Amino acid sequence: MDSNQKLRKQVKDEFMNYLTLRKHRRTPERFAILDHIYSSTKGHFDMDSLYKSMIESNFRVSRATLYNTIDLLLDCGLVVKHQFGANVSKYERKYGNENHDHIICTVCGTVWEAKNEAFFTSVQQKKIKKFTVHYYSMYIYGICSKCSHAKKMELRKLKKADK
Amino acid sequence: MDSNQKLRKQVKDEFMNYLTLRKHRRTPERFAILDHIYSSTKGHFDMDSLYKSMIESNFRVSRATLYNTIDLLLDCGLVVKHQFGANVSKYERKYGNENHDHIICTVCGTVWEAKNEAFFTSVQQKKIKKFTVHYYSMYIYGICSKCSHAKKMELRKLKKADK
DNA sequence: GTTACTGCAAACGATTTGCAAGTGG
DNA sequence: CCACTTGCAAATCGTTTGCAGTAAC
Repeated sequence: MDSNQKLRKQVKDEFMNYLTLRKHRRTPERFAILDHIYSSTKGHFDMDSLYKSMIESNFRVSRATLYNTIDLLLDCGLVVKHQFGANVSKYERKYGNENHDHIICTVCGTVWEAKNEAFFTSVQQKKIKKFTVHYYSMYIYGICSKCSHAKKMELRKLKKADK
Repeated sequence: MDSNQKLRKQVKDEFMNYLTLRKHRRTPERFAILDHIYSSTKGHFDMDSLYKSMIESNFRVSRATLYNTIDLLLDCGLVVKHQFGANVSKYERKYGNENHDHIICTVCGTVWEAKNEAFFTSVQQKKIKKFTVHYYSMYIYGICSKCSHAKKMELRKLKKADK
């Protein structure tokens, strides 16, 4: 079994646990979408290309279901979302990609990816191979104490209901 | 003259130069919008609140003009844009604010600001005062060589036309 | 005078929603 | 079976656009 197959199984199991714990249904669509993301995407992808790609592989889904499922995948941390502009959302699998920075041209909107640390240090020098840096922003995603607490309570209730 | 008045004059001059050089018209709306941003906003703001705030100060502008002008301000670097979600664009004046990171709760969407370096180091430890970090992304904005070259050509043409 | 800019209202497009039909538990 | 999901089409909402009137130069 190659490493990608192993990863696909791992994330499937994780999604399974997540759905079971939260009492969400384990529908074929949900697993197909996750598997499609982990087997046929490498870097960034958007909803439209994911939709077309799944249709092309002869898996019928609606866009509504895609959006619904992506929300679950974001919530359980298997997929990460990037917002590059008002109408430019890109997604990315969380595992199996190296962590990277995003270099964005504010004129044409092109996004490049660069290895974290290497770029971060050279940014300080304000100029890296033909790209003129104007500013940079760090976005740190996670869960605040309020939501973390609410989640914990919710989960406790669910587990209790199991007896 | 206090430091904010000084800053307002500085950015006005810079905008003036930018508009003149590019042969864009120096309309009262454009200067009013810039001045409003530099005098009545501190941290993040969005277009809707900017619009309402300007109307409240008895300055009539249309949303179309606001968007048009913000594009110019972004282009000349006097304003910076943050995209926190598909429908959450926030803007911020470039000068007169300390540089900061953005801490975003993926559940409720709240955004906190934190001083750059202090947070960056504590992020590595994966947990900062009651906020659980899941991942972080660095976005580096600037101009790629292609657009930079195109801009330079454009500018050269404009200057030449002046004789 | 020309031409770019403004304001208005209508258009846009990615995402969300309401509802009927389908299906997991 | 019942409630959750799905698929479809219509609705949403921030942003953009077309057009007629206005003002910068």
